[in-house]
Amino acid sequence: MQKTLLKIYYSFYDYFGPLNWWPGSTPFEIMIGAILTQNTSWKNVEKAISNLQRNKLLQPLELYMIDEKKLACLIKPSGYFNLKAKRLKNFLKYFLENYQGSSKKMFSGNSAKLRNDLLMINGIGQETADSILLYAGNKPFFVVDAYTKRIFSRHHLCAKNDSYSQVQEYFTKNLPRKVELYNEFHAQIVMLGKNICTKKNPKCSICPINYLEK
DNA sequence: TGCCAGGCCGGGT
DNA sequence: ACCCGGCATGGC
Repeated sequence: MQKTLLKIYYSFYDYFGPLNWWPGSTPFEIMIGAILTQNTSWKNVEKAISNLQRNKLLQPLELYMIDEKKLACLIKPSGYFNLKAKRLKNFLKYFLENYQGSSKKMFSGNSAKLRNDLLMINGIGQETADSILLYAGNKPFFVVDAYTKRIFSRHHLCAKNDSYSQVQEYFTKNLPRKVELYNEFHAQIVMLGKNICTKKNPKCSICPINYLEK
């Protein structure tokens, strides 16, 4: 038996069970969350999102119209609040001007072009773009993050200094191109990275990968 | 207490 | 093409 990527996935899934990501209901909320969670724990993002929710601002136009300073204040718990207020505005402008704030419209066109467009927005990089595409749009783009690199480089399945595209390619070339799989696999990686293969636990001893036979 | 968290940008080499 | 400093709160 080989440690194929799919078997690694199953070992995570067996360990944690289904995670049903993204932790957010509407596509719009997911996209906002994807920006807010940049280098920030999800706990803090939840506070920011519930502030927006409470003020009935989880709608494109309403969120775009609010004063940037007030927005920064509302999202304060998620950290980098000045930066992220600006980034949210940048995205909302694009979203309103091109799709009238309709995620259905946004995801109905060519996904590769959409990814390029998203990357043109100041404040949206590869991980955020792929998170939006995968979790808000159900498009098959594998999300790579710090956890992914940490876990897989520890097992010598990628290198620490590999680029985003290199790691992403490793996954897409070794997995069936299925949205449900990409979705669940990344969620499993985050769960593992948060709770088991942490920075403080470099041995990663109970990582399920260790229990797969060579 | 200090370190870390589901990045990204801009400026410098 | 990399490399680095800056951005900032809350949890453990």
